Amino acid sequence: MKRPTIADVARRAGVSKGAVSYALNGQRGVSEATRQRILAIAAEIGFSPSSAARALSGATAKAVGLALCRPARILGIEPFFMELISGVEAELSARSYALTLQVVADQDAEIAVYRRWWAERRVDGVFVCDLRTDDRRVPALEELQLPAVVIGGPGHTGSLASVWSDEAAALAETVEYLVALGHRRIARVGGLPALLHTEIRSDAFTEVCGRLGLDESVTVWSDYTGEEGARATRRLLSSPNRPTAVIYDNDVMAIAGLSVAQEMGLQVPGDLSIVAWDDSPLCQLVHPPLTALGRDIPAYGAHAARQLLRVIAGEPTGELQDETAHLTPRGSTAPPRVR
Amino acid sequence: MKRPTIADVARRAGVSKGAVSYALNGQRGVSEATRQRILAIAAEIGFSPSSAARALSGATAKAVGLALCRPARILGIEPFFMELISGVEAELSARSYALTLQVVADQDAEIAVYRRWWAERRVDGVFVCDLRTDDRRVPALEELQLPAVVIGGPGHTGSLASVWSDEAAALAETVEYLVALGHRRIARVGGLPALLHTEIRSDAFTEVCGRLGLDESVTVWSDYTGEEGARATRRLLSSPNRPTAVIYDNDVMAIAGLSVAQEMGLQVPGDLSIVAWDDSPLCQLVHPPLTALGRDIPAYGAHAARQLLRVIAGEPTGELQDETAHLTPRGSTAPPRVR
DNA sequence: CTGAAAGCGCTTACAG
DNA sequence: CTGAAAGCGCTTACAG
Repeated sequence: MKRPTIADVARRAGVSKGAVSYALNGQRGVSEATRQRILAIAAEIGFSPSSAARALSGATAKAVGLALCRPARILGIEPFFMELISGVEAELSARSYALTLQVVADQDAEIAVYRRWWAERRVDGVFVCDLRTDDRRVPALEELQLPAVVIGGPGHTGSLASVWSDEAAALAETVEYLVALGHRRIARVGGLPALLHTEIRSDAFTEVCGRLGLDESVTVWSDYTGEEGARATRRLLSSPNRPTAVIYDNDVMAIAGLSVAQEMGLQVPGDLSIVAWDDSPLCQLVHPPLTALGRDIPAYGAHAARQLLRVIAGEPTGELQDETAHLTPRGSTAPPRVR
Repeated sequence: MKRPTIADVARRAGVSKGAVSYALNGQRGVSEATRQRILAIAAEIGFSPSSAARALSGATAKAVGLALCRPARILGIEPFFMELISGVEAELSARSYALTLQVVADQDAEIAVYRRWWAERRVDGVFVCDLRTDDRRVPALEELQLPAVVIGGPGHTGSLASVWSDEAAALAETVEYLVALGHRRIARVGGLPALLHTEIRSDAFTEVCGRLGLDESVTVWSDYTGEEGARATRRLLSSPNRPTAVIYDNDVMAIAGLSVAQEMGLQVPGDLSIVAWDDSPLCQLVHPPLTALGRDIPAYGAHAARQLLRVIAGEPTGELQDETAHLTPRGSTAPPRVR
């Protein structure tokens, strides 16, 4: 099957190729009647302009890129990324933008991918995930002047646009809720410490525990996997003064923690309350269902996409604050049983 | 920052643009010494050929497409797709191919995306997931002559290449294992019945149950979500002659089923044995850990990618059989307790 | 409102 | 082995 070109449409419509181009791109230069006739013919013969030709003649590539820097086993198990991607995608495809995905091994590889995408003119802009406190990707993108939106923050984004959510506030709300239930010994199983949002949560945890006088609070580090979450939980629950409540930095670790508690003969929530950070459907699959901090991740992705298209269009942008995660109490939290 | 072009490299190297092109593409027409010099200069000034210009001059787009037709909540919760994508991606990026992702609402939208990608010359080929028994995408792709690899089968793939795994054999192995443990009343919670692989599993289940004389076996349908898996489980466990073992078509439903059993006061595996089809890390997070049917999904994706690149290169291909899922017994299966 | 033409940055026969 | 040139299919000033 031969692909139709703009010349085919022009011939059928009895106009020049330029006129077809104007009609398709909504530019002035053709009468409304002609425009409608051209659009009808294009639809009829199944014409879409070659993305290559369009990109080459100075227009945009109509594609944006997302590089993911996590190993397969973690990417797969966390619903976060797939939900984010589906939100990003919904917004992009509504504007006829394609999403190019690449999995990378580390920050250097990711920067190399950005350079290549830029040199190849393959994408008009990129999303940056998993922001670190001292992130080399930010200056690299600034240097390339490749439009970008950082998914994360606040701060540490240089001159790049960003979308972020107030994790410090969400964490404080959670701790205050647990304290209101009567908990005093609260532990937190944190994610990868090199990530900015982990640091933000840690600082907030320290701050709120200090403010409320919870001097037995403790944070242990993990890597978001179930195995590490289970190990961290075993360590916490084996200590002489074990916590009565644990906050986990993702849902997978929380589920692993629940399992460990049950295996050690502890009642949840009687002996131990559990809060999961990401509220995915997984949290409602287990028994008891997990109290969780959640927000609309597909919407977050859609907002990031809208922000990126704005940057690409040269419109003024900045840091966009998204909704703060809210706590949904379920069966895994209760007042601590007196011992 | 100005993007370097092939002319910049040619000028620096003191050769023609043609020579640079030959050198970069590994074609004959330049001496080895010149080729090395050209490659060094290209690397030095950060030159990568414009993907648009390359695609326009008849070469390939160096991109392939994957359209996903599942709602966000299901995409997110199933590790399968993200693992598949990461395997696909690993193979593609090793050959400098980009992956274009699009989420679509239904089969018609998916076919429209294929037509557009084809007309735009945006991709050199596509992956087809979630094959149906009477799939309209197959004839549509044949008509477009767009290179494609179906991830699924066997059969129903028309003239398209495919990769598949023997699900019937895996199911039979599972049922035989449960029977060997002493189970006679075995139920199955199936996925969406419109999908070919669900039908293959169902036919195999009927066949093996007939062969082994399990006349109380039953299949109920679900949609892969935890809620539906839980509902199906409640129905099964409330029946007078409840099954002593249940096979779930995915891990999420199996976990939901485990939770329902526990909530109904049944011991797993004493009162009920549970087998999950996809063996993701989730299966090991719960208590007891789930006996599961698993295989290497990233490798499956990598094989599909290799197959697609082969089709694009015009090499002979066909149906490629991948490894059969194998059963990993864990704590959720045991001989049925005598009642 | 329309047509003719240059140009985007490559690839690839073609002639030397 | 190398150079000059056509051509891929668009977009966009420019002249009418």
